[in-house]
Amino acid sequence: MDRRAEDLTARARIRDAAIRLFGERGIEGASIRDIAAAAGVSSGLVRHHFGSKESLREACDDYAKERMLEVSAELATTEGVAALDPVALHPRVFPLQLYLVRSMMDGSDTATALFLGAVETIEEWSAGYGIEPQDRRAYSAALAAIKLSVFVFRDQVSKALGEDITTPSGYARIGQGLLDVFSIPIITPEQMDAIRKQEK
Amino acid sequence: MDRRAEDLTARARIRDAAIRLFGERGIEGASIRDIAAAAGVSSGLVRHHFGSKESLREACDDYAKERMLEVSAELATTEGVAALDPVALHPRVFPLQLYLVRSMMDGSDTATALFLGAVETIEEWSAGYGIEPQDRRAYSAALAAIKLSVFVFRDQVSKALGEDITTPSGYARIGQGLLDVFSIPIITPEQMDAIRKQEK
DNA sequence: CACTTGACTACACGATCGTGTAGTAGTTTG
DNA sequence: CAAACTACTACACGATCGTGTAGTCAAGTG
Repeated sequence: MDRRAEDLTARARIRDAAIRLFGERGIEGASIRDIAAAAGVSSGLVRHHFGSKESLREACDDYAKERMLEVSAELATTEGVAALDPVALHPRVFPLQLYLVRSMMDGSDTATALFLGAVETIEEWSAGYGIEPQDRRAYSAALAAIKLSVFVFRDQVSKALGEDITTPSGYARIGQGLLDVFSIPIITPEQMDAIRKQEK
Repeated sequence: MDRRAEDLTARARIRDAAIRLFGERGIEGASIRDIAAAAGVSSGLVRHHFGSKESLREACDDYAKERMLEVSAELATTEGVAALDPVALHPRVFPLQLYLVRSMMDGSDTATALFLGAVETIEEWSAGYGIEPQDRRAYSAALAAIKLSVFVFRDQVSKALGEDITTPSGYARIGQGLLDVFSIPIITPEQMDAIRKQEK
């Protein structure tokens, strides 16, 4: 996951390869043999270190969660508005984000707990920030999902922009797009009242 | 996909079961035997009608796309702001949405084309609506991804709200949350200028 | 020195996968 | 009536999956 390349222990290389392949292909889509090959070890060693595929996934969950909270703690002190939750949008954690999203979609409790933590962080942040939505919980949940969406659809967004959003240039563009979404109100208060009446 | 239950042709039942299971478990996670069992037919009949798993997926892509465009055409005439793109948020098409998202994540061209079409629709809509983002393309791509995000994380959002967002009540709540996101600017123009300068 | 321990590989197992083949029953068509 | 076609099932195939077993090798440890 980091700059250190081949001088990692085999266990760490397996875990990193698992996070990458699980994230790219999904849990079912990445076999133990694939992961072993990507880590440059035998498939038996994966079992030796992690016991089973499910245990390997749990180990990946724990590591991704830990690293994620580390990074978000760093960002919270060094950056501003952009770091408003523990599942922040940042190129440094692309592979981790990818993996966590896949893990969530496969029903991981650890990954889901991270999401719920992000929702609560956003709740507190929005309250302190003076934002007063109709339903703060729903508002925070929507924002948490939104912050992950450009990761999920990174291929589609990249295709729409004509450049890879994992590159600095593309990342800057989609970041700008999100800033626009967050700064330009689409719906006026009058329209919202109209919609709410219409629903009743 | 519709109210009509068991009086569908076997071919249609297979296709509907495939869309549901592919959407729930991912393409790799749903086997042809699972789909056949869910449709109440033999696994051989799946092959008879669709040839291969890949062909079945393409048939699901085409059907989901067609249905999606149908529904969005209906919504465009009957509803207002909520129907601003062909991949609209609407409980009627939950299974289709779910499937299309999985299909996108597995690299389907048809599903990706739907996404790109949505981006263009949002581009035109936002221009006609008088919205002037810094980067209209990036803005539209971000919005397209955002509109799909609550589907992707439906389990997590439901857990955060304490109620299933596929029920009318839960759907109304998360819909309200999205309305709040779209109506309350998080970032002021001054803050945005500050961020842009900081990046340079 | 003998003994243990942990990292690691090679290989074989049963289950399940997508796919292929053969055949049956019912309808259509000439 | 026979031939052809369509919907459909049963069953077997090779490949790949997660897992299990046995063993090698190097580094400690008494």
